[in-house]
Amino acid sequence: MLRRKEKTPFYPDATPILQAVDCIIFGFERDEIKLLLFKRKIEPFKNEWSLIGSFVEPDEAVDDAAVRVLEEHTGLQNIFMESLGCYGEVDRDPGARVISQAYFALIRLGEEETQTVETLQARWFDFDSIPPLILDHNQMVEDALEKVRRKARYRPIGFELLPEKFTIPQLQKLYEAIYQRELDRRNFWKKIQSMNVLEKLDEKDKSTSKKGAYLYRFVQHRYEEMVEQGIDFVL
Amino acid sequence: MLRRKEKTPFYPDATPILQAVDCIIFGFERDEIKLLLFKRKIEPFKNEWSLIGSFVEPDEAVDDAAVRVLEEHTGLQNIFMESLGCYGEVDRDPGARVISQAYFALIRLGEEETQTVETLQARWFDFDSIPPLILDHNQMVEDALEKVRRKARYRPIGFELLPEKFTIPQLQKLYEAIYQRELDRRNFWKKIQSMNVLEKLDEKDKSTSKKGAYLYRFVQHRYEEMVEQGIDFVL
DNA sequence: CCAAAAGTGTTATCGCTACACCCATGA
DNA sequence: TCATGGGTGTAGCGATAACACTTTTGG
Repeated sequence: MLRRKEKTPFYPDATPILQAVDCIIFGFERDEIKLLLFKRKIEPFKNEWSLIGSFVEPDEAVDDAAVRVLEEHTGLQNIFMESLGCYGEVDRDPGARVISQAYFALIRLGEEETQTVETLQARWFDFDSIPPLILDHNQMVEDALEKVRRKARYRPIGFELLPEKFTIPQLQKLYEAIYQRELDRRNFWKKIQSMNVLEKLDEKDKSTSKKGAYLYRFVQHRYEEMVEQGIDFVL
Repeated sequence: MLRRKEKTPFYPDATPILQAVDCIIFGFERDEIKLLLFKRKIEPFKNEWSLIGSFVEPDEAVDDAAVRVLEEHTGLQNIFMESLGCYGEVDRDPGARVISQAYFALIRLGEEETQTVETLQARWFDFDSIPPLILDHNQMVEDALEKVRRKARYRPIGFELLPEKFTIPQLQKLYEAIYQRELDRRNFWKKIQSMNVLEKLDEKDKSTSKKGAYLYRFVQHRYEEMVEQGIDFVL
């Protein structure tokens, strides 16, 4: 393992650069996709709105740094997270030359999470009221949202934003929020049923209608079987 | 501008890390997609097969480093290049802790390029004969190929691999190489014609048949008009 | 004149879209 | 009983896939 400031015989002419990770955190609540932002704790730009981030430690993989950052700031583990891309302009951070690797995470919002996370210096924002962020973080958010929109159509990442048990109308609301347009109830139903990736439960959710809607669960292995059969997931 | 080893008042506790870029270079020749590899010039692993790469300079954007690397090794400019992703495991390079940002590039292969590039320590490889590469470079190549395959279907990146003037059968051969399956001549024809992104020239290429095939040119602005009209590019 | 690749049209099928109707139930 | 959201079926249309025929020309 390499230690800080230890010299190695190789690459003597190369200059090390500060490496950061930043994490774009999406949630879904009351038919809206939300973004979790934090008040920055260090200078420069202390107390301004920002994504969460951290520098990559010398003995830590970049992916691991992203996971660590998310856990440190939200207490959440086993969250869906994926690389978004590298932000490497020379002057992007006036504090120093910093290269940032951006990640986006999708969080299931229950009542607890909403509370917990907002305890200190953090807040969920609707997309039409995102404040100016530090550095190139607004750009990162825009890029992340576009990536989620494109990806949700062909990969079952939407389920990461819903609680484990959800109703079909809830799922539809989510996709309507992602695509920013209304979908036809019946066609959506047929589509999702035809893929056979949901398990119907015996419970009903009566919070939004008198009749009540059946709860479902996403079944990962059914999705994998579907892919193996060469059937495409498209929603 | 920041200089090497210059101290800044911010982020005193963070440890800088070496940042590299590596470039996966694809070409297309005689109905095959090829990969350009180089003999590594520095230790460790000197003289083994490798992607081209370089460390990112402190006053250089990461994207710019990728462009520089490509030009330094091939002499080519204005090449299609896109970010692939970050490779950031701690022990990926035994020479030092190095984080690499991978890029893939698509090159038009004419006779000149084939010659020029092969002058020193470089060679085009078919995919069934790629040698073991240093570090995680085999993984990068695999990831890049998958990304190109997925992307080619919805974006007109295939044209980057063809000479400026090409025939429809040539284009089809390219897509067959990308997708690894045969396509129907007539359906391919209809599809590409219906999108109206090609300009038919008065010349014919007689190298592959007695009858000869008309040459075409990809017209960028027609593609953009198509996108504006909400029509999808799909091949 | 024939082999071999280029160029074009026609039909069947599948998936998506649009739309209409019944169900369950709390107020 | 009625208003509201849940659950299901069907007909039309457009895109794709499968497939057959004509054209050109060097040998």
